[in-house]
Amino acid sequence: MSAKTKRSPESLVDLMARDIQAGVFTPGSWLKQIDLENRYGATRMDVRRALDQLALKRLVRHVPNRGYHVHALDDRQADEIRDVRVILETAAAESMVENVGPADLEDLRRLAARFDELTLTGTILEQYEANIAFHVRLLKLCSNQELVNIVMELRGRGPSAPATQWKTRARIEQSGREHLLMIEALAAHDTAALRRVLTAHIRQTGLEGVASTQPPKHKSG
Amino acid sequence: MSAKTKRSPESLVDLMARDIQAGVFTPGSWLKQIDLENRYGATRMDVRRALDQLALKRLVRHVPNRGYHVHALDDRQADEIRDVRVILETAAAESMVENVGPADLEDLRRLAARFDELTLTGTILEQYEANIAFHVRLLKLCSNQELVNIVMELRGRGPSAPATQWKTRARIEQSGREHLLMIEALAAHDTAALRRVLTAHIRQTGLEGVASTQPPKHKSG
DNA sequence: GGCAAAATAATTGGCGCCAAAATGTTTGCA
DNA sequence: TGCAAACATTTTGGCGCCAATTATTTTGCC
Repeated sequence: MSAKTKRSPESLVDLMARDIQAGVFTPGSWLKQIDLENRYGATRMDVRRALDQLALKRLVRHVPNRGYHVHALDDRQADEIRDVRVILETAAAESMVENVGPADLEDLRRLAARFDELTLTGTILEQYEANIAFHVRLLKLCSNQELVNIVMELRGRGPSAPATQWKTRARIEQSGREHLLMIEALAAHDTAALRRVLTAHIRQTGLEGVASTQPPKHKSG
Repeated sequence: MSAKTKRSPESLVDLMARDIQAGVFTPGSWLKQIDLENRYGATRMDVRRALDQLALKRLVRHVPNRGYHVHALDDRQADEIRDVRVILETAAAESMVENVGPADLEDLRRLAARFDELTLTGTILEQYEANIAFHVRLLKLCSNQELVNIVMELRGRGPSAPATQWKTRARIEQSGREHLLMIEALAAHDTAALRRVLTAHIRQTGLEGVASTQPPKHKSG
């Protein structure tokens, strides 16, 4: 591979996290340090550091004297993380509705339009990035910055890999429609509606049967 | 100091995190690697690893070529983290009430009693541990394990250092009473009451004026 | 005596090497 | 031919040294 891309070691974790998310490494596969060195043009020490940090983030798992392998979370964990996201993002909805302004709506409409555009013309990765951009902008409306950080982290940890997230074109288009519904709810300052859409969007279920005010139930017990 | 205490390098992060929480290192002070080596009887590499992980956890901050210093979070961040804890723990309340059984109540009563006992006879650190033990046991009632993990992590990051947490004996005794109120609410399967107590307990405000059902407001804007 | 600049000391941080452990392969034996 | 043991290869992981950078003290000059 290209010998030296000279990346800032700080962002190597993020880079690897993205690649794991993007499905470059299949879940369960072992991450050999040599390969990572070559792929990212990093030193062995940087790779080890990044691996450790990713293990702390639960994205990879460390087995002493065996190495690191990407952590494939089971259905239960995936459900649980989704539920936590629903809890946090619906809790943030109130703050979002309070803080939203015309400029925010403008931005969001632009980002939603871009996502829809890429539904037709873009690659899966571009769609993924556009979706992230929309949601980051949306989350920034929340005044609680720590909450935003935690949600972003969960988003990275959950089963939001593009490969598994949007299985069908219909699902992608549905996501696009839900983005618009969120903007509508924000514009109308309708917290309950926003919560409903967010819940459906995160759970990727239809909008029917989603209670608006009460916190989400936990499936697994 | 004692040359080799031979700790498992895995837990060094937790150990240091605890010490930071316990106020062994004053906020803002620089953590010299040599001192840490001696104090924990660890190798330089282990210290560096732990430092990096703590930086990722936002417990310490890294300044290149200057070192690491313990990160004193400002009031705003402290408030925000508290708010997130309120959101998550009140959301967990429903699941807790659903899952609680007689054996759980028994355990909780025992742990609460132990906390009260240490109010009189124990050191601050013992009180801290007993408190943690109670809350871990309480959280374990929640079926969502990921939620539990996140709350535990937040608990470690938030301003829950014993030094700042229980300023007065009156405050400690109040905490003990609140523990009992939680158990009562659990026994009565009263989700709303549990939420109320949890909110007051985390915020360390009185029980008056705490809404039971609606999510917490965010102070900082 | 006070300030600036140079020399010294202390600390961080990067890099590479080699031992320990595990995996895969070949060989030997029943 | 199937199984087991020994060998070879690969991979991880620990340790130490030294360069780069920063803090501190000393020295020299005005």
